[in-house]
Amino acid sequence: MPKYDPKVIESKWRKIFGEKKIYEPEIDNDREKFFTTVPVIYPTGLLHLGHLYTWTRADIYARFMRMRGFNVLFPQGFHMTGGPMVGMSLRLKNREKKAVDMMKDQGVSDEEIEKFSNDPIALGLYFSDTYIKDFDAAGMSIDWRRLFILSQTPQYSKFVEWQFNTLKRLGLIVQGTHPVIWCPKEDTPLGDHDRLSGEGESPLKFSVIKFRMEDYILPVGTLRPETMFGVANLWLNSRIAYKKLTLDSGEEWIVSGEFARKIRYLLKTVKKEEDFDVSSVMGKNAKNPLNGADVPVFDADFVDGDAMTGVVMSVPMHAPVDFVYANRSGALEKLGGRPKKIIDVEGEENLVEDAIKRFGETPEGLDKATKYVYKKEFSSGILNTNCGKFANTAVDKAREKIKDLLREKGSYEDMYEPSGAVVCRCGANGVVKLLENQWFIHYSDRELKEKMLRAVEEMKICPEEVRVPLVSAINGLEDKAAARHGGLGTPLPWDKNWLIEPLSDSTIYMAYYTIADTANKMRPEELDDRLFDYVFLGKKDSSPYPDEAEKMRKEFLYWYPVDMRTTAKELVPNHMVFFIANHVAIFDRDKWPKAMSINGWLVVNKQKMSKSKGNTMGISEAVESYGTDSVRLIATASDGIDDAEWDTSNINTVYQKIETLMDLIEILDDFKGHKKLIDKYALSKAARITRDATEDYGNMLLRSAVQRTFFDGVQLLKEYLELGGYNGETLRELIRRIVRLNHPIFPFVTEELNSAMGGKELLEGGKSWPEYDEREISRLIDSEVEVVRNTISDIRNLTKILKISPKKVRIGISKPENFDLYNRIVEETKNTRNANEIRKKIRSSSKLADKLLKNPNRLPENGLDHDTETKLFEETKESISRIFGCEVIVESSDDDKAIPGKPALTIS
RNA sequence: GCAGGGGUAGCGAAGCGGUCAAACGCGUAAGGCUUAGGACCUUAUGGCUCAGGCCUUCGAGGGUUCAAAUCCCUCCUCCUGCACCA
Repeated sequence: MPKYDPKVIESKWRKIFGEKKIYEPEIDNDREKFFTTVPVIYPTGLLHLGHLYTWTRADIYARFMRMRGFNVLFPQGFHMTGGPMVGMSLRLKNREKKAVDMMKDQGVSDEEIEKFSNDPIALGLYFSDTYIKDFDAAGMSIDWRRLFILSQTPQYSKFVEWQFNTLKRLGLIVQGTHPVIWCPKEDTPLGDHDRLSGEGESPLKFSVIKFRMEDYILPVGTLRPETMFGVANLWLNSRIAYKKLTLDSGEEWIVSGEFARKIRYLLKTVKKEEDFDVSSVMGKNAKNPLNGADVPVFDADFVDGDAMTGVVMSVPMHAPVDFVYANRSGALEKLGGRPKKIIDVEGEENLVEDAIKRFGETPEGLDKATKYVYKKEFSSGILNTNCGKFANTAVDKAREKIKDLLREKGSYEDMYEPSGAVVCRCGANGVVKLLENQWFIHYSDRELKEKMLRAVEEMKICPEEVRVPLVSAINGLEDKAAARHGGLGTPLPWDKNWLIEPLSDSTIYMAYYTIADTANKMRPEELDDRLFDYVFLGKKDSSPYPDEAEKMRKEFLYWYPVDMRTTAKELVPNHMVFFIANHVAIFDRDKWPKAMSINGWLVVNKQKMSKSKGNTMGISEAVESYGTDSVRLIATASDGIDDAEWDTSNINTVYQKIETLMDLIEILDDFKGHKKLIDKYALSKAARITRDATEDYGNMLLRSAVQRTFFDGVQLLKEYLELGGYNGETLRELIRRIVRLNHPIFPFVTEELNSAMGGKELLEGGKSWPEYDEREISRLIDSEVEVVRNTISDIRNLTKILKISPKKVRIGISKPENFDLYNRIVEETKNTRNANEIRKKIRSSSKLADKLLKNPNRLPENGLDHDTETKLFEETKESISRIFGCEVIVESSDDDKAIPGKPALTIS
């Protein structure tokens, strides 16, 4: 019968915590508040351990702060905005086998599946119910009174309307066109989840430059407008079909058949389309719109009708493909030799030719060469004197200037194509469509970005390494389309045809938590902009407000801002950025978020835990097998944003150590020894653990924290006993520390241990975090105990080598004057580690000095003490004698082998 | 393409200028305990030694320093993110 039975202990304390309503905090002006959140979650399937990782981390922090006396608020809501639930529902409706199986695997009945296939909300509500149970089972200290569901709780929808009206008032809502990957067959945006292939591809902007020839236009597609001065000729491919398009501007464009199809999605109206035979233009001249030069059109089979417009300009001196093809096809001869170079790169005379030599003329080699040349020229190229007024302009600058000039002349347009092939689930090839009249949040606003950067600067970020990607995400932030037509969501208040999109309605909802308990009980129509303006911004006019207004205002002022937001790393470049942006846009500076904590994923055999991979474990299953406290160990699986391996093998160790603690607590009263040096050591170590662990918890370094508090902590107990510690008071203090320091991670069993030790107050009740006194920490005693440990290990080695079982061990402590010398040398290493310099300083030529100075790098940072060392060995000699089963004599020694910190050993 | 982060023992993972052959965990081996297995406890686990010692290592190659896994440069190599999608 095991001593430690998690089930019994956990249900006991769960009940007590619930009765005390510890997780349902109210305003308390005598206590400092701490408000922590984790993002809302989509209930489209059962929760698994992978999810729990983030929440447990947040919960541990919440409990840590509670123990330190803070009034902690930890709410949780759900998200039903957007496509995921509608998508799942649709897949069930279509009886997609994978979707149906997934539901059945999760214990959903046929009847319910039928219901879900017509009602996505029912699906969401079904799973969100299981989430609440699972979060509770996993010991989350969540205040469920404040629960709400994004885009479903009508009161919350009023809040989102207020958010958008406020953004609009602030000038942060703009309207414009926006490119998206589009399915031409289904006439809908083609999100990553809807793609058969081409996940991650996005619209790529390219330049169209109009070369004129007779009455029509040859629209060249290019990514490098800066090479316009070096155009030798144009390439068309007589093997593919071309069309002549008459646009509503009256222009006639010659483009590939493929592009003729795609251009219609790019806001171009095609009035007339006819076949066009490009052989009629081969050899004729077109006009370079930048410098008016005549450039001939040549035939080239490498031109791909599917890439850009199907009209390509040839820049042989700056594009490997052009160079090779111009040579092979004899185009160079027709042109009368090599064209001029127009971009210089320092130290590169023949960049293109060298690149071709280096990578070869195979298609793959040319591809590499092209990338190489583009990169070189873009990063360090400068336009030369062949470029008229653009001479001496760096390529990146010249590119924009040339675009502007061409645009002025009416010879330039931006166009888009997918950055790679995209295929829709329906089988159609994706194109880029420009959406008109789309509503954007104006995240690219300069002032807004500056405020965001300021907010991030002041923000505590755990781990600190996330700051760099966060700042770069902010710098690269563009306007974000904030509304869409499909899925679930709150209608845009001023244009009800659009629904507010998920990432946009989930940016400041944490403010709503502060008032949720009150607001959720009100009628939605009471929650108008005027009320919210008062509650959140303090803007008040003289007309009457609902009775709840004052209460809500107080709640918001007390709880806000968010003190800690915990989430997984994939949300950093999107949600976290928008979260910050909307806060700094809408709220006063003292309401900006204070800290964020980012973690990786929980992985199994290096694979992310996910339902589709089938490598998940359900919460109730895990809790059933291991107990809540042990399952919570997942939160300590990794520090930083690296992925964390779910490893159950140390759960056994945890059980074992907990039982050790239980055993010791039972017999605490039997320890009646005096306090000795080893007591001083144990307390020093415990103080150090307390100090370091407090810092670890504060920085969300939970792996390190559990290492110190639990594994090192229990190890310390064993060490204390092994080295002859026998004082009940010390032991009690050590256990008291260990129990408290571990409570955030193991809230139930530590509460049990605390009460077993006679603790009357709940650890969970607050102000239970252990203090420590810096003066308790003694480096000297730590070092001297290490000397004892090393000596024991040396004795062991020696007996092994000598192959004897010792009868007598003499431990010869070095003489006091040697300690003086030793300490002087150690002191000197603070200035230098140069052996000769130290020798000069200490002016000693003793053998000991020689030995120590042989490698000054190996000297420790702090000194030793003769009396302490002697006394410690005297005190521990009984323990040593017990280990080796022999007599142990501690004496002073003249032997050269006796060095401070390394006594001479004589074994017989 | 742009941006960011890595490469340390059989594995996971600390260390981020000096007490470092490298914490801790897993794995492996031996011993103890046990009717047996498991669990647990002890010890060992880079190489060579065997009176407490020596040598070699932290992706590769250079450099800075009295001192580098740690700082700088080059190269190789592996991840991750890039927007309307949560």
